[in-house]
Amino acid sequence: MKEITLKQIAETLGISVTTVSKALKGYSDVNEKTRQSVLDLAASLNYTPNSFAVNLRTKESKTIGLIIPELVHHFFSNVIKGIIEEAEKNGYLVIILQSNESLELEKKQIELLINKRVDGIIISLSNDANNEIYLQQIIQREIPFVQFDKISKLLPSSKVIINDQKAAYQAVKHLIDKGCKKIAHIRGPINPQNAIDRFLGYKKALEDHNIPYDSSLVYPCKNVTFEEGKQFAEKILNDHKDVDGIFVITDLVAVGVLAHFNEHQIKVPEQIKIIGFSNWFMSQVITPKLSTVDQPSFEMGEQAFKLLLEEMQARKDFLPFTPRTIELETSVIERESSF
Amino acid sequence: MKEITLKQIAETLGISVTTVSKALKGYSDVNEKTRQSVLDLAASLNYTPNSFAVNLRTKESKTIGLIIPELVHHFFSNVIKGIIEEAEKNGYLVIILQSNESLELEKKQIELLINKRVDGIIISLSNDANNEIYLQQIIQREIPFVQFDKISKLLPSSKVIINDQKAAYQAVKHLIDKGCKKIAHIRGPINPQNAIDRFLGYKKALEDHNIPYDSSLVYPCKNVTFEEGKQFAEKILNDHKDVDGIFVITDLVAVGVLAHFNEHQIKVPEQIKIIGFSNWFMSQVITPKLSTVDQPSFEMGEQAFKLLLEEMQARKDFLPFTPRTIELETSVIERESSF
DNA sequence: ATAAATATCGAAAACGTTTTCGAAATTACC
DNA sequence: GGTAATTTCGAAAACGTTTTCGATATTTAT
Repeated sequence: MKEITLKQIAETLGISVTTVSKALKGYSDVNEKTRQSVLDLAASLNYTPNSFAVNLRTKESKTIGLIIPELVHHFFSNVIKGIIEEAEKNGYLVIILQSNESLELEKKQIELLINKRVDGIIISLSNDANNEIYLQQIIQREIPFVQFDKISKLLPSSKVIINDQKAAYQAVKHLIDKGCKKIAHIRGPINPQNAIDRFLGYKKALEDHNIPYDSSLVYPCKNVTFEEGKQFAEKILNDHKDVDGIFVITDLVAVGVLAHFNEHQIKVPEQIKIIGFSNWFMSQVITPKLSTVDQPSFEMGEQAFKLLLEEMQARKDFLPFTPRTIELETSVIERESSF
Repeated sequence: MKEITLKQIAETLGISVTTVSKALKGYSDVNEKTRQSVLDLAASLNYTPNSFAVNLRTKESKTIGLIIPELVHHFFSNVIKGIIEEAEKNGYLVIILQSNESLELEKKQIELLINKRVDGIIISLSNDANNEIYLQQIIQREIPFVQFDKISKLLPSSKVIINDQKAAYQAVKHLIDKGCKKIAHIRGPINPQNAIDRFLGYKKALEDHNIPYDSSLVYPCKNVTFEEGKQFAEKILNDHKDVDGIFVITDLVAVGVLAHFNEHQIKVPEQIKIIGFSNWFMSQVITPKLSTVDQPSFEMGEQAFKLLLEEMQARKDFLPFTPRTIELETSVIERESSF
């Protein structure tokens, strides 16, 4: 059960390791006959190059690292799927780590990946991360690097994002078009850029349609959970009897809101209309079906890898590389919760 | 921006590479003073060993491979989370691949992982896989190997499973206890062991409670989707007017059944009671809330890695290793759909 | 004092591959 | 026939680490 090496093939064939290597890699300076014999023997022995040695020699591992805040999450698992598939097509494997929204872990994991010498890193930041030094380090070390979804604008890297502000604007405009006059917003945590942008889109939509902005109508999530949705639903009902629309940071929370309203016989959409964000699968199976903003998650993953690949290629060829940002389109999906 | 190596440290300190390496690895045959100076310099230079070289030298990569049929899946993403966290605790990283239920891909991916020389492989098989030769190859090559959930019983490896037959039995018994007399079963595809076992559990529960088994009440899924649930719901209503209970292979499909019933004013649970399997998150947020069988997915991931670690350790120490099978407990969760 | 034990170091081999460069052998050309 | 061009090969270095083993130098025991 010994591993097959170039040396063994060379010895049985009575030629040098160099020639064996060249034959396998299709170099032109090896006789057709010897090449055939090498190829045949290699195939019959089921030879595969020792990737540890190849890595050391070529200084690349054909492996990339991916850090996300949470794995069990409809949006993120779709992005992951996009990244993995695109990576596999191009001969790369993907190591996945999840930060659990912890800055500390995120930092450790980046160092882990750097020490593993992955060829590139794709990341969606945890809520509190921004322009941290351990992130800058990735760029200083010239490791190909792409951010997606939850990004730090300050960090000069390639990015794949949606226009959160515009998407939120459209969602709120949709509620306004449906007749809502007093719209609450359950927003994400204070820090992440996309929570901020969605909030700004909400505000702008109100202003553009002559609805006064009222900060007491904005409820910030801490953990962005189903339970928080239920709690805020109750709170909104207590605070403002006349709210007739809610724009929620993400579907998971919106489903919590719906659950509370269902339990307390609040009619959706008659009494209050609701729109979520991200188009989670469950949104189309609950009652009433949840209106939402569709976000191309799988495609986001594909694009993220493609950008990373561009940068990895450029680095290998010692070409200059300028980070690019790709902005993907979103669309409002109207369902029962905002009829 | 050059990489720091042992050689550089050795040269600046005027000592040999050997001593530097020993100092960093805590060998006893290096003077306390020299050790300190090495440690200091290494720290100030931010030295990290080149993992490519370490891999080559130690013949291990501290990386494992994981192959699953589908990433965007509540059960699987929880298992993955369990595996990744447990692996990280023990200094291992995880490469994830998804087979998309394709035998062809699964085969390719296993070869990919073997060529990458991962230290071990964890797999949940695609539906059609069984005792394929490329799976046996893993064992022949003595690569530590654990199967979970969708396993091949014939393959002599460690396994983490639930007792699908028993769990299904309990689910169906629950429906019987609630008064169901004619229970249909939407089962999984023909091949995978757990679909077979759940079917057998269904059959046995009927027999033990003097309900005649009727094969026309069993509907096999092809792709195990939401849409199939809707289609089978319609079919069941057409075929058997008096069905009063349905045991569904998994929650996703059961939610499809519920959706169809909701649209056609079939009262659940009054007219027909439903129980699913796996306790997907969405089951507790739909109307009516879906009864189901809880399956400890995160724990399954943890245990799978622990088993793999056992085997990896044993191999490293040239100890004999006998595969183990861990069976985790399940429990029926009663919700509105079977009141 | 000498012999024996211990402490400290480094040369060298090894892991398996890739690539450069020059040598040898063959062919082509005039 | 001799020279030049082309084919075909392999020695050797390199990637960076780990570990064995022997060589000094130092200390302890007698």
